[in-house]
Amino acid sequence: MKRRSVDCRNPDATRERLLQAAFTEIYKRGYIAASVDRIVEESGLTKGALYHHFGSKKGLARAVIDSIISRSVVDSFLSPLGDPVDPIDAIKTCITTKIGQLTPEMVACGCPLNNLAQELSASDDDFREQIEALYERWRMGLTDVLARGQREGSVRHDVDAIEVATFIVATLSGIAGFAKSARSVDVARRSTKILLGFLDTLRVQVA
Amino acid sequence: MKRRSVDCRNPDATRERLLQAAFTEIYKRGYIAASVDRIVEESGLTKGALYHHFGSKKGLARAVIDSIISRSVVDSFLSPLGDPVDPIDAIKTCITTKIGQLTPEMVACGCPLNNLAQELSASDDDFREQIEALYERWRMGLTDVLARGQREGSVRHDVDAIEVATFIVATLSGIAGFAKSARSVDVARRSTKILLGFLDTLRVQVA
Amino acid sequence: MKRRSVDCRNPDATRERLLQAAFTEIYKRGYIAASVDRIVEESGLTKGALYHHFGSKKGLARAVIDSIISRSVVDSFLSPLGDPVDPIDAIKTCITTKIGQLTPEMVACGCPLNNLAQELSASDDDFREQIEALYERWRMGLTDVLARGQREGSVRHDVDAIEVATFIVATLSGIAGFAKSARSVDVARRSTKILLGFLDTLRVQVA
Amino acid sequence: MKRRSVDCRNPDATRERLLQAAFTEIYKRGYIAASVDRIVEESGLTKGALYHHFGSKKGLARAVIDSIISRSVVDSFLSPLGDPVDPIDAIKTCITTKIGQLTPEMVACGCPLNNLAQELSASDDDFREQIEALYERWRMGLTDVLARGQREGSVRHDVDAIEVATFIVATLSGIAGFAKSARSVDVARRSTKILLGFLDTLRVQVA
DNA sequence: ACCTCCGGGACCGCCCGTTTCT
DNA sequence: AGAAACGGGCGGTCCCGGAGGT
Repeated sequence: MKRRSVDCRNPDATRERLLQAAFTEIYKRGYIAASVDRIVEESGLTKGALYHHFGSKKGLARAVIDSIISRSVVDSFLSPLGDPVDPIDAIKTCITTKIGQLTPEMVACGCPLNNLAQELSASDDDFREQIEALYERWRMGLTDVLARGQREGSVRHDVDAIEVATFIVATLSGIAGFAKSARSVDVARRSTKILLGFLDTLRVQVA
Repeated sequence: MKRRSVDCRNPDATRERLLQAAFTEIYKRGYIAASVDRIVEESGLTKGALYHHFGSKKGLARAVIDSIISRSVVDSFLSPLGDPVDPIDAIKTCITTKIGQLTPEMVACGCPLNNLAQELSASDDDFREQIEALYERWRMGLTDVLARGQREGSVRHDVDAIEVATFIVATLSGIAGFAKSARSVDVARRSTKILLGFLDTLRVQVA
Repeated sequence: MKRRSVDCRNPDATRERLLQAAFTEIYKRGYIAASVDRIVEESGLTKGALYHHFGSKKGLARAVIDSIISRSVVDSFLSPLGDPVDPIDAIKTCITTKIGQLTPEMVACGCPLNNLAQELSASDDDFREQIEALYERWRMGLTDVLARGQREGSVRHDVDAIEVATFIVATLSGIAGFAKSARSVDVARRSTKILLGFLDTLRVQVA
Repeated sequence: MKRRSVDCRNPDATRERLLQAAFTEIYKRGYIAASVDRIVEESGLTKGALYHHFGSKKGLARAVIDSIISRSVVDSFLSPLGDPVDPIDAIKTCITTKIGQLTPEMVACGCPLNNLAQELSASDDDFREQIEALYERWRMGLTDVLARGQREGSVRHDVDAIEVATFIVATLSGIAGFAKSARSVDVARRSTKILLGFLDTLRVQVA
């Protein structure tokens, strides 16, 4: 009969195509406004396949968070922190790298994780806990590297690493959201500059 | 025949009740998930009244932003800045006052303005411009008071007032959003503490 | 625009048309297999009207039971019992009248009340209680008339009126169901003959 | 790879497990509401197995009737009639035995055969004929034993054995259905008592 | 013999907005 | 100004069956 998949009988590829189409649709329209009909159409598959792999729209979205979005957070903000460079520099590099990659389209769509967090945290506890867990990983990554800086003597000891890590994540999310409303890359860059300046105040002052 | 309003033929009261019901519904569920049927039910009125006054769901939501949400921003973050006290202190007072009033329920629901901004900015330009205009007023209020501080000599001249104002608004929004995901008043308070500390670094150092 | 109803803006007629179309569809296919799409199509109306008047498929079906089916039970088996004739004769007349009206189509479709009772009683308590209440009215009607016969001396005192009434209703339902399976009017008539004979054994023997 | 059956490659056991799971699901929900997905899940097997053995949902249900339900009718109502005791007593014993075994759960779910008969007879001729054939066996079993009673002189000759047999089956089905709606074992017992009394009137009166 | 994967369709719910009428 | 009836349509869920593979 009809075979719409490139090569049928390839569950992993099917899953991945659904995930990608779902990510795009959800990113563009938000979770609630996203349509599974559009997702399956975009993916070139059918509702049967979607239901088989993910069980529901919610299951699909959760899988998107767990795979695509999670991976993006790790790649951009956690993996780079492993390098044995100066902690403050490492954090600043993560941020400037990300800011440097911003396109107007990306700014207009905002941060995928923050979008879902704001849309769903208040009304769905399953989503909230999943998102919170991802934020927690991010926060802990920053906390660890700041604590390392304190042990190594490059970061002031009178700051609470956890509080600062939380502040960084919150501020980055806020900047992403604010720049989305303003539809302005420039706003993002200039706000980030302030954040980077703040990060420098965390360093131990060398006489 | 039936009269469901306490006092019929009172356009202003009708408008107000619809606005309040709409604000609550939208605050709880977000704009897209909000149902006009539930709004009219909650308000005790009917769709006829709603569409007579606001024309559409979108018109209703825009009126909510223009009246209820706008008023709340002005009352909490703009009016207090008019007092002729030290600018940094004035800003800090706004923030600590707001933080002090936070209940767990409010934290769990987030900032109404930020919620709508994140949900709608990417997909609807009318909403985005309206929300951006409100953010702009907020930002300008902060910019003005910071500039006054610079003229009066209490705020450092090597900072860009607009950039800092933007940063403050973005960070406050980010903290509200992050605390919502974490469902934690404590997270909000501790992140805010960092922000307040940052504000102190803007002061001109005396001796 | 389009006006599909004969005369629009007539809520009672709209309700009635939906009820009739729903009764027919449910009678032919059963509740679960009945399609609301077919019902609205058959009625010439739309889902909006259906949802407005009945709220759900279940609400529609319950309204069908409460109005159409209930009325049919009352008209065929309760109202005639009010006549001040001999109770046993009255009951027998009800039954023979109904049997006489049977067409092959009616036999093939069964008793609307019994159909719903068998399909839904086990899985939905709301339906079950509603159906049971209707059966109870029927049963009580028979019980009352038998008790009157006992007071008047035409019915034996050594029978329990309630038990016999229950037996009659159960047997009539059973005959309707069995004739439906057999698709045979003759089976219905011959089984009914036995029931009528049984009813005669309830009379007080006149020397 | 995965083998979900305890012992794979055992066609008969596979068949039997599917039949049992299907019987349970259909008994609980009715044929149309029964889900083949749930059946395969309950059975611990997969759709591949189901469609291999039965070809379709309908084929599965027909197999359920032919094996499980059919067996239950034969065991409860036909086999016991073979004993060379008094025919009326034999029939009464069948009935009282069955009634004695009734649990509230069984009453609430009704008679499996009657359930399917009422649900499907009107809309599917294949099912109807299959069910009718089973009823016919039951009816013939009763007819035969009544006729034997007439030959042996214990049953009155002025009754039509077939008509009475039909009446008995119809009444038993009706009682089962009625008790299901009423969710009452007591209703079943008391109605049955009337039926048993009626059976006694079929005996030849001994001076 | 059995299983995963997937197709395509139909289901009911509910949506927002308009029309008609009081 | 407001109340109620109603129009179309799209939403996600879930269904049964079959094709390809082990």
